[in-house]
Amino acid sequence: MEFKKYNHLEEEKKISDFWIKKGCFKPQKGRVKNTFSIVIPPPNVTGRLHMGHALNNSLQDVLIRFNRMKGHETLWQPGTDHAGIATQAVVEKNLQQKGIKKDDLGRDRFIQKVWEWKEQSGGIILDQLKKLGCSCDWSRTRFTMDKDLSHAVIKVFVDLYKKKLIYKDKKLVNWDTQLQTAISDLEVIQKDVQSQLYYIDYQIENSDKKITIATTRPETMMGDTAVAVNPKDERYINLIGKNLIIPLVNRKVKVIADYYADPEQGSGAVKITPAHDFNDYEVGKRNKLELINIFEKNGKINKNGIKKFIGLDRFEARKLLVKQLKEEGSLVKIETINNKVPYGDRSNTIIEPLLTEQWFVDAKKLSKKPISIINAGKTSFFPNNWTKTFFQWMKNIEPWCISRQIWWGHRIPAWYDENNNVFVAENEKNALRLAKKRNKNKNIKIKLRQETDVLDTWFSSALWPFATLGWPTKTKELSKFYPTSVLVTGFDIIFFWVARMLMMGNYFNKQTPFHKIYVHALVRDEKGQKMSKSKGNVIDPLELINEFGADSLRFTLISMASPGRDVKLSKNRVVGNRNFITKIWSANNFLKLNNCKLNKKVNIKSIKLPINQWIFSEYIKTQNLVSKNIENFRFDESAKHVYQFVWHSYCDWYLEFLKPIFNSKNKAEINEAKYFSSFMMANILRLLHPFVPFFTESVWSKNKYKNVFKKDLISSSWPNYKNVHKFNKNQIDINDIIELISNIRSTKAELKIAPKLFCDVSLSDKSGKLKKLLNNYFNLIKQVGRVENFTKNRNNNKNIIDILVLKEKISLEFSKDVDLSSQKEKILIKIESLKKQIEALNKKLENRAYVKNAPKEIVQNDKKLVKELTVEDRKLRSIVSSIN
RNA sequence: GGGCGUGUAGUUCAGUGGUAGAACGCUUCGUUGACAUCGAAGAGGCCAUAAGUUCAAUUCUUAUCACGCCCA
Repeated sequence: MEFKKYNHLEEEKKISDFWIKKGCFKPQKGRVKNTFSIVIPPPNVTGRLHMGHALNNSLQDVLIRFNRMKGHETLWQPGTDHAGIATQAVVEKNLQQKGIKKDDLGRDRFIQKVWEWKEQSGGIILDQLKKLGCSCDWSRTRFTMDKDLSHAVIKVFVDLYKKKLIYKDKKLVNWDTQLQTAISDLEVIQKDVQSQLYYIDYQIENSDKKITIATTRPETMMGDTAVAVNPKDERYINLIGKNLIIPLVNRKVKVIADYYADPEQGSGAVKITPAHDFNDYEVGKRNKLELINIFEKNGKINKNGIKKFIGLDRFEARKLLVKQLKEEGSLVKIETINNKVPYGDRSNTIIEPLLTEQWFVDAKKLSKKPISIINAGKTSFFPNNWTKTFFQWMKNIEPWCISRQIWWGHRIPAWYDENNNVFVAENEKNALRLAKKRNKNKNIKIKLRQETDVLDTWFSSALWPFATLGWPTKTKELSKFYPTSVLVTGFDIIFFWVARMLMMGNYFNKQTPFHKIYVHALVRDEKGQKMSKSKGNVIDPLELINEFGADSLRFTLISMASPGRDVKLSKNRVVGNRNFITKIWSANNFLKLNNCKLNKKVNIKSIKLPINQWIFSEYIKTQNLVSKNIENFRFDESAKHVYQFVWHSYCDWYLEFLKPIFNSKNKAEINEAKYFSSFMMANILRLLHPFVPFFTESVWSKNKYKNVFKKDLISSSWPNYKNVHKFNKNQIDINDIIELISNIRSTKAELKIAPKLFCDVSLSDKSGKLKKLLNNYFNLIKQVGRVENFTKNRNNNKNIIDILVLKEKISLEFSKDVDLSSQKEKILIKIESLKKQIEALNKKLENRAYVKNAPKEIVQNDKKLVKELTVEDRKLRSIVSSIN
């Protein structure tokens, strides 16, 4: 009989459609009272599925499917993020290819274009998640720019403004000269680079003396308003208060005393540019220095710079300035140093600290509640060590700059009158009302203009867990599914996203947004390198899905998700797990071939066949381990146990043991074997479903298990069988038989006897358990162990070898002579190692302190072991002496 | 500089205060009616180094070395 191969492409499509059409992903009143919910980390609407997503969402789906099967009312809330800067860039680029500039279109028409793009090609990633098998309630898909969510954003902004937790301020911010917007400090990456350190002489006024300062950014000299020295630095004490003349710029600046100047660094004197450096800004504040901004928003020198330099790009200006300093003789020397330079994570250009008016969130105040929540354990991290990282950041938090000078995003609900008075309100009407109130004149005509800035994308993401459930409306979803059960996310967005959700969630709701935070690591390539396009080591999950199936990829990622470790993925791993699925497929074909079917519910207690009792007991062990490990987020361990059971217990041994039964004439046994093997297959599918959903549902349907379990697999219950005590004895017997057969097989291999050759067995020890086993299970042992006869008396031929099995001596007799010399060698090695073991144990037992202090069981066990090893040793010696 | 983490089989990783495990890879043998995307058997480890605690340390503590990440 030829069987078809499992066609993952066809089946996965079919099953996916089936689930969605039937509404299997929607929350359904469960068998138990509890609810279980997860909000998806919303991928960028511009995003494409990468390995990180694949891991992140596979793990979430395991939790969701597991809990759904456990009978909880389960919601996995999906959606996408509008990703302000990234999306704007994509659409801008598309327009540019058609020769259209964003500014020609104007704000409204440009935003229109972004929406058009979003409708057409945004959110492709959601379809890719469906391919991965994610059982999100897709009918509830949300987008951060949706009406409802925008409403939530506005409400949050207005409320926080009223509470003075949002404010406008003129401050030094991280300015991206390419994107021409402010960005938050988290979006700045400090990169290690080689820089030139320029030593420049500043002339002291009315003196021929000079002070040398060092800088990596000489062009900022144009904005210097002081030179600082340490008040304790003897070299400079008498210069404090004197004027210096900035070379080329020819402006006078004072020498000031400030502890910021480090006498150990460079010359000990440091130029101060308060408008272009965060540290200098603080020095400036302390010393009431003037701020001179020398840059346009695009990073070119403005009219505050040296005349000749106006309009030059900052790096051009640097070059020219250095050249002229050299010519003038003010440049002392240039050193090459390693230092850190801030880059924008989106634009990858050097970030310029720039003095601008921006909107800020008072993060310090909002951080208080999350800190106490985590301290109280109402929300906890897994692995726990992330708590420390979280606190470290949270306790040193800076004001969060939330305004962005771009078009795509939530426009800040603030309006200005002609005098630049600001009014924050839900809409223009309310803003107008506020404006009139301020003027104490209801009839006055006021023209308002709305703030042009939009909000940082993370501002709306921070509301994701409750805004997607309908907040501020008190929906039944909100009361049912908030707080959510778990958040599954990568460590790289703990600050960006998790911390901010905790701030907003705890501020606007009485409860924390999630009870548990599961933090997974990065997916790297097989050598442990970060995947990146430039390195060319990116593995595309969609390619793997096409080639091996989503199930194989999922199983691989899940089984490699050890806490606190990066996933080092290679294609070979996926191949291995594809083989695992094929293995089950072929096992199922074996059942079909033997007409194994499940027609009605199984009364487990009535099961008589020892192998059935055995496999069932092994199954229960596995079921318990899998459940426990999923509950403890040990996905790797749960996958390992189920793999081990299916392949090695069910396929390698159980199915082999079935064969002699099918070949027998005992109709009752054959019948039980047929339906029970199929029953166990159904249970394997149940256990594997959270890991490999498509394949299991597909086989479930092909095998018509629904007829018995009354449910599709996805909606069926999670297995929760209890141990049947009367099975224990037979379970032990089967394990002993496995031991016996394994020993026979090894012996044959060592003697270079073909495995398929049969042998006879005889026993010298006629009272042990081997005798019982051979009598009771001879049919199994005969076929699986390839034993021809069980004879009473051992001959003394040259074709006989004695081995120890279960500490009993058993003789194997072959149809041809065997060479025992190699075997003798082997036993002698074994005897030697036994001797060492026994000696070590005896030494231990002679140690009084040990016998006194160690737990009784341990000592007892050692004593027992010595006895057993001694018997084994004696028997092996007798075997050796019988070999000439 | 501060913080966190990791060093266990060729590789990727589990694990444990009292005989060291898995997967993949490797070696040998093998197409017997589920499966060669397979089966059987096997080789392979001073558990990074050093000191300490303990009757006992791969496991706990400390230091060192190596590697990685985050923050400044």
